[in-house]
Amino acid sequence: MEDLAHYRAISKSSLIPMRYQIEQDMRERIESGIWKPGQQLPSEMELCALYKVSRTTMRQAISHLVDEGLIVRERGKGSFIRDSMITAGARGLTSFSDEMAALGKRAGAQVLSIHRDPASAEMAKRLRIKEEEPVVVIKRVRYANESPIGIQVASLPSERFPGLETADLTNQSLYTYLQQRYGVVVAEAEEIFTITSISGTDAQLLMIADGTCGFHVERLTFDDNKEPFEFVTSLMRSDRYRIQLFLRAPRRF
Amino acid sequence: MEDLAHYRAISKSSLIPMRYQIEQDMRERIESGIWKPGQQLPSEMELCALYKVSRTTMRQAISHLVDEGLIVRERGKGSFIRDSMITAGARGLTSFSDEMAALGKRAGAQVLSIHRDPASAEMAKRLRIKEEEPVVVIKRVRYANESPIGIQVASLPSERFPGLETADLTNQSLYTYLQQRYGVVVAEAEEIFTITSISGTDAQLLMIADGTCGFHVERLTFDDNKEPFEFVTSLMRSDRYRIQLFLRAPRRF
DNA sequence: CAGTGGTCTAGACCACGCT
DNA sequence: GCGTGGTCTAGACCACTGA
Repeated sequence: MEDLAHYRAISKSSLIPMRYQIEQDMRERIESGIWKPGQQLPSEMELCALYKVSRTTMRQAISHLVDEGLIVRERGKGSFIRDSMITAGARGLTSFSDEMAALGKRAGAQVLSIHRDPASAEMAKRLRIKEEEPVVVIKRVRYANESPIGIQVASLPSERFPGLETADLTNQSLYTYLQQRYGVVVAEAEEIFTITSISGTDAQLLMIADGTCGFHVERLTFDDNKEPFEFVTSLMRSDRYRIQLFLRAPRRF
Repeated sequence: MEDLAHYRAISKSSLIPMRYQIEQDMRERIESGIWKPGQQLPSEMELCALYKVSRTTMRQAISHLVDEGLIVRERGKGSFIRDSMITAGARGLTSFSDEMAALGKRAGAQVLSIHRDPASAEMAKRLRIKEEEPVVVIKRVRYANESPIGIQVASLPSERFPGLETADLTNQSLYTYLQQRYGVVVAEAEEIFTITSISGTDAQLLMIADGTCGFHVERLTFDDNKEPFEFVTSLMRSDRYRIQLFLRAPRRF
């Protein structure tokens, strides 16, 4: 009973839809350990009463958390917090900083260069701008717990982000910066992973032997208007970085 | 108007929920090209009328297709078929055969060996069986358009799949076989991708130079009862295989 | 302004797991 | 039989887009 009091006030009048407020509250309960792995959740009807919403709304919130892999539901039995922790990356699009935080590591960055360049034909096509239009190119070495894990080169249209080349991205996530200064909302991304041999300066920066293989990642990021605003190529150390996926089959009958 | 007649009969009495029937019908319309990339869909109200369901049900079906990346919705404007084709793998859990089919390639397999072995401690833990309990180990070379693309070693609990070691998997998907013979429904999988150097027999089988790097994949597959039934390790040629992801950010406010 | 999708309600009936 | 989640209905109000 006393537990009741701890349920976050879900305000109907808020601009944020109730299903998202509930979703966030439940996510926090799981991540903070109030609800433990394997534990059974209150039933839908109980949750409806606790959050004071209809069952449809409650189910929408839960469904989202199921999609994220945080909750498992079983008909006739109940809903449960997933036992095995699903790793970052599986949970959807996040920044490098968030990804590291989820793994319990400190994210760091060393900015190697940041300058404006005219866009190549290929880059222009990807970012949907004109050829030769300036792009801001940011080259960073990424660290996890103070050891180098990858090299990222991000290109963003300069016209859309005036003054970006003066940003200090050493201790700040690029996405957080873009959101605060330009109001960009990161919504979607397409990533392609291949394998490449890392040599020369790149190998030195990552402190690995010349010719070691690593992940080569190409990523195109879109805002909530479906406009591409960033193209990133990354080289990631394969001994410190891996890809984990959580796949769910489309339901068949 | 004539278009109306082509809408698949959605039977309310069917065992299959309407939202899945509708989902499948729409998927087929998109994949068969009846609905073309970029094209606007009928509005929700129109679709409700066409499929004769309530708006809630209709929206559930559409939401699923949005999650799969087939449809994009924009408030105040409408729903549209996604222009850029999202690649296989992004759409969720599929068999190797389906994945190849989606890429327009013929999938093939050469079975190198198939036999029963006692489970190692690690394998037993993964498959949730007792140590030394027999597992069926299937080693196959996978082909795309007749050229080798990877080596897969799958281990399945023998007790659950008696006689599996006699299966002919040259021209048949393992999952299809498991479904037909044992009634297994593939529901979820966890995959981990790392990089490894491929040498010796493996390199020969894949027809690549000794020491070439490739993807090393570990995959644990679950049925619809959340029971793990298969553990697979794969070595994939990095020149013929790549990973494509489509990520969507959790909505923020 | 009319039309679109986004959110939400308060019911209903069903299929499944357990006891 | 009872409680669980799964599906479905027929409404309602809102926010956004574009003419």
